[in-house]
Amino acid sequence: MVTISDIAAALGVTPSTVSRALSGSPRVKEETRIAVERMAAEMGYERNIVASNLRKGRSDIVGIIVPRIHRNFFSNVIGGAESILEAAGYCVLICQTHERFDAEVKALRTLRNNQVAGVLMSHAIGSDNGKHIQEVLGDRIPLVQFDRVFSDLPGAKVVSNNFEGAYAATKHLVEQGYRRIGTLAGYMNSEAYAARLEGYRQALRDCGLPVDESLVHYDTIVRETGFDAGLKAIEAGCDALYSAGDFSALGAIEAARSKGLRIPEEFGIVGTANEAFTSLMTPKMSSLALNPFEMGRQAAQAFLSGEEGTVVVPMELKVRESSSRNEQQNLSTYA
Amino acid sequence: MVTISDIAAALGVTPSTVSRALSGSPRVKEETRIAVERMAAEMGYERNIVASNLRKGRSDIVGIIVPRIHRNFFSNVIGGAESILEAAGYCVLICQTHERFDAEVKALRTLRNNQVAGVLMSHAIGSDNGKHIQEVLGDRIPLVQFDRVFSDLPGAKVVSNNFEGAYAATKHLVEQGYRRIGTLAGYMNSEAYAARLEGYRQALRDCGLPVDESLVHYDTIVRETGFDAGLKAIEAGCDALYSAGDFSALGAIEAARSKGLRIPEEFGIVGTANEAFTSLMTPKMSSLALNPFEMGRQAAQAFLSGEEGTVVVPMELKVRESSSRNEQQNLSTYA
DNA sequence: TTGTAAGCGTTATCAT
DNA sequence: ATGATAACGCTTACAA
Repeated sequence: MVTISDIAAALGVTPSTVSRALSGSPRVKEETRIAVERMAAEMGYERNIVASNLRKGRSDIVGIIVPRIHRNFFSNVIGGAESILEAAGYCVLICQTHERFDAEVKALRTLRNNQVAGVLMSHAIGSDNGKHIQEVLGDRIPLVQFDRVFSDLPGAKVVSNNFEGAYAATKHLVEQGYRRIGTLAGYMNSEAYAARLEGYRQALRDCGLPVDESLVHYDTIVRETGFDAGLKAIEAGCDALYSAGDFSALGAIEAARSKGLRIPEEFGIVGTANEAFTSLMTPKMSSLALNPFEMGRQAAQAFLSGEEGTVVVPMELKVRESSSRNEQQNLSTYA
Repeated sequence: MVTISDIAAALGVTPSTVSRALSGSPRVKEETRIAVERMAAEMGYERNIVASNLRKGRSDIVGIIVPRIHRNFFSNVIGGAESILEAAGYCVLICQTHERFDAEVKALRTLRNNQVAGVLMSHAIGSDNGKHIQEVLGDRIPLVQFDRVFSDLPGAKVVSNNFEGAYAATKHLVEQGYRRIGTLAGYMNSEAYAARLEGYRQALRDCGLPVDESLVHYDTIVRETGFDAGLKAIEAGCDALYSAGDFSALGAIEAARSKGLRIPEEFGIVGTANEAFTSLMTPKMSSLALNPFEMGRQAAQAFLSGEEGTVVVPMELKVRESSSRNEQQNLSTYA
């Protein structure tokens, strides 16, 4: 492996000069810089990042921690963040927590011990406050939270307008004529889900419908639990559900089918996240779309700029067949 | 930040002893080890991995390079590899190439410059030989290729039995009574696709059907191009397609629909990869499933063991509605 | 069993 | 504009 000392020796200068030339310091003669660069290329030099990091006390790695990379939402956030960070000369270390608290702590330690320049993260469902995050990261490593955030932690945050989104989704169901609307609310230790639940409630109130707490189903974020909650909702007389997740909404659709209910005529559903399958299944599922790529971009930008505010990225309701009793709205094929 | 020297000072020993104690060397008295460990915990010591890596000339990071993390296949490979590597004390650095050659080279350099302990990768469609891989990695960094492999590169490989899988898929179409079967073959610079094409051809031959090269559509791996190729296939009189990818198969289904063909009665389709949407859409799409989690495990294990052979992970044909003219086979709901 | 000392490759602080 | 020197925190011969 060729080092700056090798280049220095070959050129009859010192390592310091080579280092300066290579890192674009202004304190080096133009002609020396050119000579160094040529020699470096010729000898096939590549900077030893590990050594550089040790000396500088930080690396060019930005860590991203997500519950699961295969979720459309998270892989798109990563894509958005990558697009910004790569252009800024960083590389990205991705960790999955699989929604487990211990895996999250381990990921944080790994990143910290690798001296990452910063951490972008969306916490696991299993963790209900951010103490461990602050403890591991300290105040040397900048943190940007996205989607699932602990608002009492310092640092930048990127969130969706969950309240408004869920409000719009619920109101849409009311406008389609559904009258007993339940919700698959998700985990209340995540502020995103709590905000969606509030949006759901407020929409019902504003539409003059009663808010029946027995129609709120917590912890129903995956397909299987969505199925069970769907059954219960149907027994309780629901004619529609707003689900804070798409997979749980899918489960609920399967529950409605198993009870012989026609969708959307007898049972309406709106999910959340706009997973790819929602527009491919039959009936096409309505979903409250997040804007993950943009959230990733914003998170990366917040890291780069060091600004600590909260960025709100708007959601968009995709109305499809599962909630459209109204003929006209069934026409779009791809939406 | 507390270092081994701080611990050493606090205990009245030297840094070497602390280092040895902490890294589990046998050359240290049991009682010293205990004292060191207690003091380390008390002072909140965490090993500086960067310094350790510099000294040792390698890191505990294993790089994984994939075309796109959001593809079900790749995210599951990553999951499988992670499950093994994490248990062995490694952490995982994930890079996406977005199928671009230049991004692949950049990812390789990034990993090499970060002194990763090894690289697991599936090359981008855009690269048609492995020269750049070998050039960047040299022979110091072990390479394990999976799924898309260059067989002339040294190192371990993990592949599917693509020939046999495509053979089974094609034969299945013949058995369902389809007689003019085309294929969306994919990119021939990937050996995986080339093997699938051969399996398709051999199945036709073995079934006594002609192999018509005009029914082979290359470079048709995404939804849009699958749609176009589907149209062409239909015009050429095809009554079925074996597609080397699921997204292109989806496009072909949309093409058949746009021509008013009923599926599977008038047009049959089998895709490849068993993406999540295949079992959620209508009609449910038959697909030749890969076994990505197992491939990831095998790739990680190959890295750990250092064995350089080729591991073959079997594929499994999931017969669903899109290729079942046969009533009985339509019954399964989830499969 | 422990201490000594050198060095991994880079960069920052001096001085020249 | 360049050189000398030290240091980042850790590991590992070698010596004791």
